[in-house]
Parts: sequence; structure tokens; C-alpha cells
Amino acid sequence: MTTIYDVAKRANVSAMTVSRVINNASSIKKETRLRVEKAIKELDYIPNRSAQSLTSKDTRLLSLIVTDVTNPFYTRIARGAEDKAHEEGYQLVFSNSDENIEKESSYIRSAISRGIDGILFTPSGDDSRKNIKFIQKHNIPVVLIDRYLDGIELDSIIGDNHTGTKKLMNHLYEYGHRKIGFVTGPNSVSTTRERMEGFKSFIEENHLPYNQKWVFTTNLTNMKTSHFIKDLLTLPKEDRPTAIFCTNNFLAVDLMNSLNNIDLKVPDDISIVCFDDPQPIPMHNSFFTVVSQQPYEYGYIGLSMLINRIEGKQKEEQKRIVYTPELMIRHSTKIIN
Amino acid sequence: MTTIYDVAKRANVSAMTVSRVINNASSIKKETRLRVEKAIKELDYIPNRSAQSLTSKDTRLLSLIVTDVTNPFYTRIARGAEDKAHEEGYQLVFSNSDENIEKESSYIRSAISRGIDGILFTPSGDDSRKNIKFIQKHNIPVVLIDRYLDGIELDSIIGDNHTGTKKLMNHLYEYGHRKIGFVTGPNSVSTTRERMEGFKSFIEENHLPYNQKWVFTTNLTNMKTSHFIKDLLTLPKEDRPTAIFCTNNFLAVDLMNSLNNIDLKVPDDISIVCFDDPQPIPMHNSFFTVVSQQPYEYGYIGLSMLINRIEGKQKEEQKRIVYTPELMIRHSTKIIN
DNA sequence: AGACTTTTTGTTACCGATATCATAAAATAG
DNA sequence: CTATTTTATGATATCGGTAACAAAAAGTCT
Repeated sequence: MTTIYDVAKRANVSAMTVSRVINNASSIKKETRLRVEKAIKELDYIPNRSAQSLTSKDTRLLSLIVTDVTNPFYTRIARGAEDKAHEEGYQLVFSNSDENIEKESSYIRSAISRGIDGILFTPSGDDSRKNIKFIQKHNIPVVLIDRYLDGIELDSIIGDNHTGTKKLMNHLYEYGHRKIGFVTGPNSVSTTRERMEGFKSFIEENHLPYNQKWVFTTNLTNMKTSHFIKDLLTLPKEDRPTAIFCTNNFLAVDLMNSLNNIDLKVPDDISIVCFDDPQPIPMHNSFFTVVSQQPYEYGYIGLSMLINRIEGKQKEEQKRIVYTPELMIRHSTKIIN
Repeated sequence: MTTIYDVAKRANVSAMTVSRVINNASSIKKETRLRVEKAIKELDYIPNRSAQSLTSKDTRLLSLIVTDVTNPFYTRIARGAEDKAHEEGYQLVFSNSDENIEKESSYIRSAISRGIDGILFTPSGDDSRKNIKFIQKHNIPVVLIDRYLDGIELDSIIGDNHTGTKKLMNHLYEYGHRKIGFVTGPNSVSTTRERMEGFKSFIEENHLPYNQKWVFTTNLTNMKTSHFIKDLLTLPKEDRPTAIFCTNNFLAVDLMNSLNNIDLKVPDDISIVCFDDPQPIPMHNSFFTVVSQQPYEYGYIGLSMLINRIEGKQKEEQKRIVYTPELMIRHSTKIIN
């Protein structure tokens, strides 16, 4: 490996001078600068960031922790974050927590061990609180993305789940649906919880019928929506929901698969709505009626906030940015009489 | 920041002893080990990887360079790679080259600067050759994924594009299609080139009609398939292709959008096939007829190969793994008479 | 030209860990 | 109980940079 000393020797200067050239410090004679730069080129010298970090205390490395990049929502967050990071000369280490606290902790530990400058973080759920405490104890800037945690004050960028839910419910209502089912993940997650609250209050405010059997909660790893469907079918036809609200895209896809498997058609037999596009591409012919958020912006802006915090541009109190999701009416819902 | 010296002081031992405990070296009295471990816990000490890397020369950091994580094919490669990395105690820095050589170079430079232990790499195209030379000059292990470069011997994991193409073409043929169009990206990419070769040889072997106007080449950044469609429509109806082969999923999606925009329906008016699922989720109701590869495995196995190379388990000559894509007949193709 | 600034370059110590060699303590042997 | 081997711990130099100060060179001024 070529070091700063090799370059120094070749350019006939001290190591310090080379260091100055690398960091284009002031007060270097043009002539020596050129000589050093020549030596750098000739030797293919690249500075060793580990060594730099040892003195400078920064690494220009950031950590992105999401639950699963494979979820198009997070894929686009990742892309947005990476774009901003690249623009600003940072790089991104990415991690999939799979909604698993242990995994999350282990990623955080190694991130800290690496001396990453900050973390862009989608917490698994309420249990993540201790992980956040841990991060804070180590004085590392964090920005929460998509989910927040009660009682923890942090920069964050999230969606307005109440409004989003209301938009979807309203759409179903206008399409004539009154019996509306609800499929959701564990409510240790803020987004899920808020969507559930939104759902319930809509039901109440509009005096819609409500049946405990229309509600299904799943952990996200093995969904088992098929069980739910089977249960629904035990009800007399007039007691079944005509539409189902899913708190996220993965659930909607899984639910639809379960329905298709027993030859129930969406939207002819039942309508489905959910949060977030299941598809990564803004396709003309997307199928699901959703409220759509702007994950790319979440990632991009979230990362800007993080960098501002790191570089001390944002000194004041925490900032929370809230985006309002947009209703996209597509083909998974149908007007009924 | 807590250092090894803080721990040493607290546990009343030398720094070296702490280091030994961290790396669970042999020959430490159980009693001192416990004392040190206690101190580590109490101080929340986490070793500084930058410092470790300075002596050990490894970082347990790997670089993943793909063209765009947002493409579900690469999303899943990323996930596969990250899973394996995590299992083995490595972490992944990820980068989107956007098929842009300059970006690619800049990512490689900073990866090397970081001292990453290896690179899992989807080269932008033929121009990436110089980037690979550069990586090799710095003695960094690389595994190529999805695309290879002629004349460069490296571990790689790729798909069998000839067979894949033949499968799709055969399917169209069996469905009665004879006039088949072709939409492709820049052929500086090995996959594209091979698919094009496969296409041409199929046409020749089966004496199918061929018309230069049925072929459209685009750079992948601004596709402009709509121009292509407009051109097709200037042909008399009987001279238009009844099916179009796209070399990748993004092109297929874009093409379909263009068709929809002028009220041409897939598959009723025209059939489409392509490589790789546009959707990240194995959905029951996926639309496109494709040959599907196993990107998750590409990532997972590619990363294993990389680690083997890094850790010296794979000393011998280069290894090339070739996967055969599988035909998935869905709803974007139609039998014609 | 000499005194005084200002600019440019070099020296040394240090960042936080570990390799290497040295030493102390414990275990075993004679 | 000393001599010898083995095991456990420590001192020091080093990895590749940079901060902080020191020194040398160049430029200004009288």
C-alpha cells in the first residue's frame, strides 16, 4: 500500500506537506503542490481513511437502517438517501433489521464501532427505544424516518397517517362501502398504530358497522392472511366486509394472493386499499388503490437533515417533517350500490 | 469516546490485555478476563474499527456497486448480498452507478480509500474495464455479478442469456408470433449483447422476417420508447410486429406505458416479453411474461465467493457460475393465429 | 543590509488499536 | 527449595494520517 510517506519521499517533501496538498490547505507553493500531485498520480496514491478517521474523528460513513430494502417503499428511501449522501461526499452502509430488535442492535453496534457519523433509522418498533438511547449515549446524530417513537425527541421525517387513512376510508365510503375490514401488522409500530386509530375514528364518526372478525393482526414475517380469509367465509354473506383496508403494501399483496387462491377476485368480490405502492415503478397500469407517500424524498431529505445535524448546521431543537400522502385511485376498488 | 486505555485503567490491567480480551485471545486468566469484561460493560466500550484497521489491514467492509437499487433485480441482489455479509460479520456499503463510468470510478476510489476488503460489482459496461484494472492494481478482490467483461478473468456469477432469450423467443413462436420487434439498451453491456445475439440467431435459424424498423436501441436513462412506437405506427399494419422482446424489465415497463398512452393494449394489440421480473414480490398476479433469474441468489452466492476470495479459501483460478433463467408465462403475451 | 513580517515547510506527538518482544507469575520438575 | 518450563501480562514501536508548534525561506520595510 502506498502511503503519504512514499509520496513525500518521491516529491522530496515532508509527509506533512503531502497531507496539506491532499486537503488542499492554503499556503503551499504552487511549484511544490504540482510536484506532490505528480507523485500522487505516479504512485496511484489514495489516502487511507482509517488513518484519517483516527485523528479527525469523522468517517464520512453513514448508516441506513431499514426493515427490508426489498420493500419498494424502503428501496426508494434507500435510493434517495444514497443520492444525497453521494452528493455530499458521504457513503452509506445499509442494513435490514427485519423488524428484529436483536438484529437492529447488532447493526447499531457495528455502526458505532465503525465510527459512522450518523444514522438514518427506521426503528422496528417500540422496543427500539433502548437502541436509540444507546445511540444517543454515544453521541451519534440520528434521524428517524417513516416511524417515530413516543417520548423520544429526534429529527424525523414521517407521513401523516391520520390524513392518509382518512383519504382511503373516504374513498371506500364514497364508493359505497360500509362494511370495511382491516388487516394490519403489529401495533408496536407508530405508523401502524396511527393508521389503526384513523380507521377506528372514521368508523365511529360515520357510524359504520364494526365486527371484531373483520380485523386481522399479523406479524409481518409470516402473514397468514389466508387464515383470516377462511374465517371470513364462515360468516353469512351479508356479514362479510365488502372492502378491506391494509396498513401496508406487503399485506395487501399477500391478502390478494390469499383471495386469488380461493378464486375471489379483487375488486369484483372485494375491494382492497392500502398504504404505499407495492410497485417500485410509477407504472401507468398499477393495480392497487393506495395512498402514496414519497419515499425517495423521505430518504433524500432525511439524509440532508442528518448531514445538517452532523455538520452542526442544525443546532436548534428537533425538527419533524410531516408529509401528507396522496390518494391514487386505481383498480383494486369498485363502486358498489 | 471510550478507548481501550480507559478500560485498561478501570480493570487495572494494560491496554494489551484488554485488546486480548476483545479478540478473545488465548492465555488470559479467567479472573482478569472477567474483570476486563466487566469494565467494558460498565464503560459501554466499543472498539474503534478505524484504529483496528490501521494495523490489521482489513475493515470487514465490502462494497456493493450496482447500477440502480431501485431496479427490483438489483434490489434483490442487494438483499441477498447484505444477508450473507451480515451472516459473516461484514457490512455493505452500497452505490448506484447509474451506468455512469465517472460515478462508478468515484465510488471505487472512495471504496479503496476506505480500505474495503472486496467489491461485488455490476459493471456499467465495457468502459468499466479501466475501473477493474484500477481495482486490481490495488489488489482488491472483486466478484462480477450479472455482467462480465470480455478478456477480464474474474470470479463472476451471471445468467445464461442465450438460453434465456431462446426460451422467450420460443414461447412467442409457439404462440404464433413471427414478426417480432426488439427493444434494447446500449450494447456495451454483456447481458444486452448476448440477448441481442440470441435474438438474431433465433430469427435466422427459424427464418423469421426481420425489419430494421422493428429494432430500437435506447440509453437507459431517457428511454424514449414512445418515439419508437410512433415510428412503428407509420408502417402499414401488416408490417408491424405482433410481439416485442425487451432486453430488460425497465424497458418493458416503459414500452408498455408508451403503448397504453396511445391506447394500444398489451397483450391484445401486441405481446411483450422481457428479462427479469419488474416486480419485487413474487406476486400471483404478475403481469409480464418473462424469463426470471434469481437475483437474491446472485447476491448471496456472489458475496460468498467474494468472502472466500478475501479469506483465501478460494486460491485457485477464477470461478464462473452460470444460472439458467426460467420462463414464466403470464399475461403480457397472447396466442395469435 | 539588517530587522521584521509573512509564507512555506518540517518535526514531533498523538489518534486507538495490535504485533512483537520482554518480563513477571504460576506451574512443573528435579 | 531451587531450576526450568509454561502461562499470563506488560512495554514499546508501529499502522497512516494530522494538529500543533518550530524553523526555514521569502518578502517588506527602513
